[in-house]
Amino acid sequence: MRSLTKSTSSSSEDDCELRRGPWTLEEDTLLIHYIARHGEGRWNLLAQRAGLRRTGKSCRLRWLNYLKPDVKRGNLSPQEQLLILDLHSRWGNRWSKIAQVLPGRTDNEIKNYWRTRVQKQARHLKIDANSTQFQHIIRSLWMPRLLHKIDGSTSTSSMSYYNNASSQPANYGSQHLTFLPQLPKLPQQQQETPSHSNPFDMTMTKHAIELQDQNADSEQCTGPCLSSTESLNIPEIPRVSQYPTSPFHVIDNNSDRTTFVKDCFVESTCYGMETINLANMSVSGGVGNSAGNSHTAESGWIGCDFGDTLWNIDELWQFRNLQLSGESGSCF
DNA sequence: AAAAGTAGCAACCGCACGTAG
DNA sequence: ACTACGTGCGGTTGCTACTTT
Repeated sequence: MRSLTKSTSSSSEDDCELRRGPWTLEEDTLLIHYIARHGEGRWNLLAQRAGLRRTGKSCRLRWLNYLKPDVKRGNLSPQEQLLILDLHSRWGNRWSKIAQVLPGRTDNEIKNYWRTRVQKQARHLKIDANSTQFQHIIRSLWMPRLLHKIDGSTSTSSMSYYNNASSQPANYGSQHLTFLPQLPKLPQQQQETPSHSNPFDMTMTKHAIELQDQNADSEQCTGPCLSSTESLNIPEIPRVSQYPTSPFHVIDNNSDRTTFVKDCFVESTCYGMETINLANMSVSGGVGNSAGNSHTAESGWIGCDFGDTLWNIDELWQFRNLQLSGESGSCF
């Protein structure tokens, strides 16, 4: 364990000695108490005055990522995961920027999530996590599944995510999720002209989310298929896709260029309206398997770590190969 | 039960940027 | 305009816990 950079015996050297490695309870207490009295800022000065033999950078990092009272611990909710996936496709590795949208989550945590969970899937598929192919998989498979989970929690547990997490009141009366923060205003060039009042509305309309009851009946489609035909207005969640270059956009409902994509698509309309049609998912055999299945990766299922759901690696491979073989036409 | 492998995460590092002097 | 300093960011490392063999 690298707890100290060096050990010295003289007091004068002790003064200059900087600790590294894991923080002790005593150091945490010192930092918390100092900031409680004097506030943040001037971290190098803060480190000295607080009696911490740490660099200012180290103190800042410890405070922001761990000690700050509003730092939220625990697994990322489906809503948060959805936001991360979406915002990453929009902003790239701008972790701090993404973290601003997720209250209580740090850029480090989001970065770790991306590297350990998302990139893991890309490695399994042997494709670049930043490739359009993988983005397409995320948008066509992963995000709909997260939406399904969100939708499921809406109908079953009344979207109680933040209620549970922070006791903040949530307004579910109109199916609006009030627990997510307002997205920061984008720079002018990034803002697109909304066709709806709220540019970040992600509305799945009753007719658009054509989830068949057959899906509910289908044992094979307990995964990504939305289970409800209710509208779900999520004002503060950014739309799943609004990028001109996103492959998400070019998947055409009426196109049969790719059989798989056709059966599992998310169609993005101009602005403010995200139309998600998972109607035929069960036809394609179900993108995911039921939570009850617990196959290993060797037997064809990858644990996809957003809860208790799994991906079917065979179909991911099919999806990937279709793209690589060009069957998806100009989609990519 | 032990060794090996893997995943998750806290912490560090180097660089870039902003600002005061 | 230049320099030094403080801060923020993204990438990387290394430790620990857990899982698999």
